[in-house]
Amino acid sequence: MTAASIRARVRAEMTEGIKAAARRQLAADGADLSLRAIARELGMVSSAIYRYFASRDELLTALIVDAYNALGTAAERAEAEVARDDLLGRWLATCHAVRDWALANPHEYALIYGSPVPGYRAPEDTIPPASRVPVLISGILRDGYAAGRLPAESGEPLPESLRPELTTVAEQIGAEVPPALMARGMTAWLQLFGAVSFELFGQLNNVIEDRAAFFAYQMRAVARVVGLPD
Amino acid sequence: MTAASIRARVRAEMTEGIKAAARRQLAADGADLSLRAIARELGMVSSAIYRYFASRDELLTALIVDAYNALGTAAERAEAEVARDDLLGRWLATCHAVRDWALANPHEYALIYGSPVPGYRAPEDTIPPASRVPVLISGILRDGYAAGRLPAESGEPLPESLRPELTTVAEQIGAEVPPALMARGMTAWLQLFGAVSFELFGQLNNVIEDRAAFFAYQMRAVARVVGLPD
DNA sequence: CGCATTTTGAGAGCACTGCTCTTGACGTGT
DNA sequence: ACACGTCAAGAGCAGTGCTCTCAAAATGCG
Repeated sequence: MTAASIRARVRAEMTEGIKAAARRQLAADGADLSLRAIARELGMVSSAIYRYFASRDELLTALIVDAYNALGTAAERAEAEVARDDLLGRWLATCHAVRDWALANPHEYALIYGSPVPGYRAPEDTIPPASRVPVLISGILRDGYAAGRLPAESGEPLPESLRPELTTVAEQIGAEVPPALMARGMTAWLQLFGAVSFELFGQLNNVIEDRAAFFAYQMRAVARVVGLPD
Repeated sequence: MTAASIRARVRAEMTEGIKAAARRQLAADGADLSLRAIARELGMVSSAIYRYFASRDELLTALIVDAYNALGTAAERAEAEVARDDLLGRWLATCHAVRDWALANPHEYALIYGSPVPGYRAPEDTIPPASRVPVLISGILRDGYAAGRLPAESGEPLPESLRPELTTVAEQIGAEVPPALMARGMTAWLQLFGAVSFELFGQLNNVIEDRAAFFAYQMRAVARVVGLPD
């Protein structure tokens, strides 16, 4: 019993050590992490890593899941600190938490929101961690709608063809949000990650210098589109 | 004279051939293009490529510039076909041209709007090609504002601190657009590329199936925020 | 305890990569 | 006719992901 659990614990620690080294190398050198370099840093031989991860892709998947979870945790923490009835505050807290985490961990952000790595295909188990931020946003919408402070329909009318689909999305995410409101929520979602990605991937270079102010403005603007009350 | 120009022409053709092979391989296999594979496809040896491109990065830069230009051309063509006073039509034509080009050339799109490649740093000469779509959007705003059909201020008020910066952006791009309108134009710009990137990078998998309808809705919605008249 | 089984790390090796350098051939200008 | 500049080829270096084999260590069981 103890013996088995000891071995299991050592194995878990080793796995975590490999991921930590990979993250370090990711933060330092950039995106294309090398198994051999990780092994070197850990003082072992490259083939030994294959005892813990079947392939480079599997390591990458583990890092991706971790990154989604780290981002999700950061966002949830920040959002939870705001008074429940301050809908705009909850949205802005989420936005800034996402941006702050992305700026602090640019390469991990690129891993999850950048272009997919060549041969790589995301497995199913990345879906729940990936949907933590969307779930958070949906929660704000749900609370606002339940309190009668967010209109179901507003702005651009949602085409009929999209209604069933967005109803399904709301159901999957477990939030009772009408489809047209859900669609505006996705507008906000796109705007949030579009803004962060553009800033991080250099598209704002030589264009906008005061990124923080620009980001805050954009997130307030989209909050207005969603209908979040001040 | 003729001799020199002949040699120059042959050289230009060879350069173009290498880029074409690189694009082919990019479209087929994915992002991490290999110089040796390109050379193999062209029936030459890898070292010969270095007569035309000093490094892999230089080839990459050439491909990036080409991609920006191809996207810019596609967008400009589509936008030019719409009547000048149909501002919404011009915006939507631009959006759909960008999306269509991205869907037809996903790997080239990833090259320019995805996460930047590890060691790579974009040189100055990518800036003009990269700003062709923004220039196009600004042109729509300029025409609308000049005709009195687009309000300078609308929606979320632009903070004073951002005004000088956005005035500079409008100046650089050579379009007489007031800063607050320019800021809304950037909202649209973010939304456009955010939507295309999310679709292409798989963030909409298992979420939205009717991507075309969703995209059209989002672009109409942001057009409303900008203030484009129907 | 002692033996069998499983787990682990090391090392060699394969096919591949970007890149450099040297060598030899070819076309051109004086 | 000779010299020069351009070009492609080949060998080679250091690096990569990954597979395989082998020995050592840790573990489970009678």
